[in-house]
Amino acid sequence: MLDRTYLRENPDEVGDALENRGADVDLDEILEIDERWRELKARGDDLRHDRNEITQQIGKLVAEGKDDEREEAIERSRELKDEIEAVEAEADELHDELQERLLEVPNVPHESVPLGLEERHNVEDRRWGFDDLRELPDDVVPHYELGEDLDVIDEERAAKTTGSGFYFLKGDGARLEHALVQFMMDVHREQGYVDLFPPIPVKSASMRGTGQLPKFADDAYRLGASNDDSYEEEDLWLCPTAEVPVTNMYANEILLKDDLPLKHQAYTPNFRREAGEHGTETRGIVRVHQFNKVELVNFVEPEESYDRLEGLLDEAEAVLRRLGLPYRILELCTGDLTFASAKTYDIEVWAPGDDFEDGPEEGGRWLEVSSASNFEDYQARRSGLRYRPERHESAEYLHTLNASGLALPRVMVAILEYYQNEDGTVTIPEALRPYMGGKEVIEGHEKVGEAALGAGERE
RNA sequence: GCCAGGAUGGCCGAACGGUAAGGCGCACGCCUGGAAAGCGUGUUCCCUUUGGGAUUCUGGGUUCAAAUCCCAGUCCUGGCGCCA
Repeated sequence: MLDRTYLRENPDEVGDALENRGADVDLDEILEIDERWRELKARGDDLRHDRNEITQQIGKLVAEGKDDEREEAIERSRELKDEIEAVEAEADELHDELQERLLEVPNVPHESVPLGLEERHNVEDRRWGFDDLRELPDDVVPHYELGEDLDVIDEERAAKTTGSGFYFLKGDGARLEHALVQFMMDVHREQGYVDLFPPIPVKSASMRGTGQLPKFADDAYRLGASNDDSYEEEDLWLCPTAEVPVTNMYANEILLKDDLPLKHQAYTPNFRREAGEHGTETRGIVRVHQFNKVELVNFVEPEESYDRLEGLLDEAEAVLRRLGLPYRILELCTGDLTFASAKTYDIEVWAPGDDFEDGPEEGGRWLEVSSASNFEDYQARRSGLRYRPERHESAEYLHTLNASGLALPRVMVAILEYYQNEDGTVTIPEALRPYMGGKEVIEGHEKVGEAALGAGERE
């Protein structure tokens, strides 16, 4: 949420910034509501002042036994009560509306963010790992086929138990998932992160704090009610990203200066409805309704947040470097920023299995595995995250940042495709072998059931 | 799930219908050769800031007046029940 005072004092600047994002927000209307609210608030304050004085008099008159004067004062107080009620009811209504509107205003992009409304305006900063690529098979088999061949990914049966967009990992596939989680968390622990294992359902209030609500209710799984139903503060949603429980863990608290920078990492499953995404990337595990992710969340002092963003990006990248997976870094343009972000870098890993038009010259495609974002005080204001710069000073909003460190399925896609061998096996990246009992190659499993017989995969 | 008790500033804690004591911490000032002690001021939010308003977990209600009485909720503690 933007600071009301800032908005009031810099309407043009904010207006331009929102236009750069392609945001559809009527700022003038918001400012007008604010103006009207302040008028009513002032009037209400005056009326209350009058009433407070009279009430105090009544106390005295009661003590002094001046019955006539007391009755008169009580009568006047009653009148004031009605007036106050009327004025404040209107003021409250305006305030609620103001709040509601402000919750739908996205963050203002940082001045260093590239201008542009479309994906193609994103700026590629650099690439890593393309200078000495592994020797790949002539035809890299896409992960969804290879996963089925090796019987380590089973989408069909997950559709049976749960629905499309879910998948089973089996045998070495499941083992690889566990290994990746443990490996990533070890890497980040070395970087100074403290582990959290958060609750998976989260309240509406938490979802609002990080910016998922109110605008993006359709993306999340609602518990115990339809997404179209109106929701209360206490209603629960399935965690769409660990950013939500972890950032809101300290909601409405005042942290000490010494607590910062606060670095937490959390491994959780993430649930996303991906409404309206059918037909795009439906094959495989690139876009699914449930996936695991290790999330990095930072709380820092405002002056340090942009330095920390660079550090955070590097901390997330470290995972790919240690796995030896080639990737690139994108600086997102104003129009491609997520709702709450002031600046975002994307990390895209190289998956050579499917040739996409916008992939690199080497073929294959880019897969986003992390977004490192600085939210400045936007989430902090919504969630009530403050710290006290000096002991005697009043509390200030801190800055929040986060990045995936990293999203598991897409890393697995990259491993299955980039570490693929000519014979259809997959070499396990060296960094992961200690987490898989020293195993070096994924050779696959014998399939189960009569369908395997019919396909000639078992005798 | 049931019963009982509880929630007051950064922290502790009083007031139990008449408009939030006191202490601790922290900051600044006075005092001091310097420090401690002592004294003073400050230490939540909002507004049109020499001023005013709001704020005793949240939301309602009673009253001229609510931290205080009533109702509902959230969370905490204890007991009982249930339970991987």
